[in-house]
Amino acid sequence: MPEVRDHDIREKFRRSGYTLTSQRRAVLEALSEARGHPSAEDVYLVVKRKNPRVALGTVYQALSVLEEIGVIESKHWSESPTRYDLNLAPHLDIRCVRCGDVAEVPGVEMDGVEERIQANTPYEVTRTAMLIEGLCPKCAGERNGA
Amino acid sequence: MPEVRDHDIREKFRRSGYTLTSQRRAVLEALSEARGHPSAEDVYLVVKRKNPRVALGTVYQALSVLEEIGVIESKHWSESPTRYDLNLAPHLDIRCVRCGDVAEVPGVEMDGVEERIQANTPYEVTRTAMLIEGLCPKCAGERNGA
DNA sequence: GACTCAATCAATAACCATTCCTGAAACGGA
DNA sequence: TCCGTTTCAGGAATGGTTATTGATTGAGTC
Repeated sequence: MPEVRDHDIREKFRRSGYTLTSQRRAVLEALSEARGHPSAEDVYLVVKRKNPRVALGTVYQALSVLEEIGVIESKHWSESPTRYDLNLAPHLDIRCVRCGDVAEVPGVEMDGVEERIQANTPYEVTRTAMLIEGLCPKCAGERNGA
Repeated sequence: MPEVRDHDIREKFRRSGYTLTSQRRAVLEALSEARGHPSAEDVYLVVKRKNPRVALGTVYQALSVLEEIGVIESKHWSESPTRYDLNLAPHLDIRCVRCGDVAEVPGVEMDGVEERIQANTPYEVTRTAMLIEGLCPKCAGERNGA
């Protein structure tokens, strides 16, 4: 993890009152090592390699704390486990319905959408998420080949 | 159900090869009677009032068939069961994180977003969904009151 | 360094929406 | 009517996630 983010993370822990334990740090490291957008299970497997005593429940709890204090974010496509992401900048992700791989979709501006939604509903908007599904090039090729 | 939609539905069943059974019709009727966006369980409870022998699994299967042939659509907010909707026109829904109520958000244009996404990813986009969460006026009031 | 209290942890059981499985029933076509 | 296929009911199973319960750890204090 870059120094800057590291400081930022420490700051968020300090402000929240939660403590930055070794398990939570391990979860963060697993997230930054993992390519793509790992599930809780993926994170668990990575963390377990270094510390076999860690339980899956601990990983879930750590992920929930990290999301609550705004260090990571989650996306939940239906019919698949929740994916976690260190990238906090607004961005779109697409998930392959066949193999489950998640990739970023660059270059699509969604600025102002949340504001327009808020302007058109009496609800107090707390979160918006764009969930995109498709076929990755690899799976599209295999489908045509088969 | 209006006559027009009724004919449309029959047509979609004919084309798909599925049969429009009484159970599937009952599910459709339950969906059109239900206010808002019912879950499978909600639909099940309504259907069961008229036909107590119908099983929950049957409702799930019927909903899945109806979605597959394009008669209904589903939205899945995390941490809550999938909601089903007869309204096939593009529209946004917001879900209250406190009571679970779903309401429509009118007047927000999302035209062209799917095309822009497709233009910026090598994936073959099959589906996009905007999932919006917030606090409904009622729950926001209760929160402030408490 | 020992003490105290709260926060956190590991392990496991429980939960719940959804799917799968099985044999029975209904349906459509010869 | 018979036959093959589709659909159904009922219930068991699945899988991601959360709750529970003591044990452990850690920061602050003396």
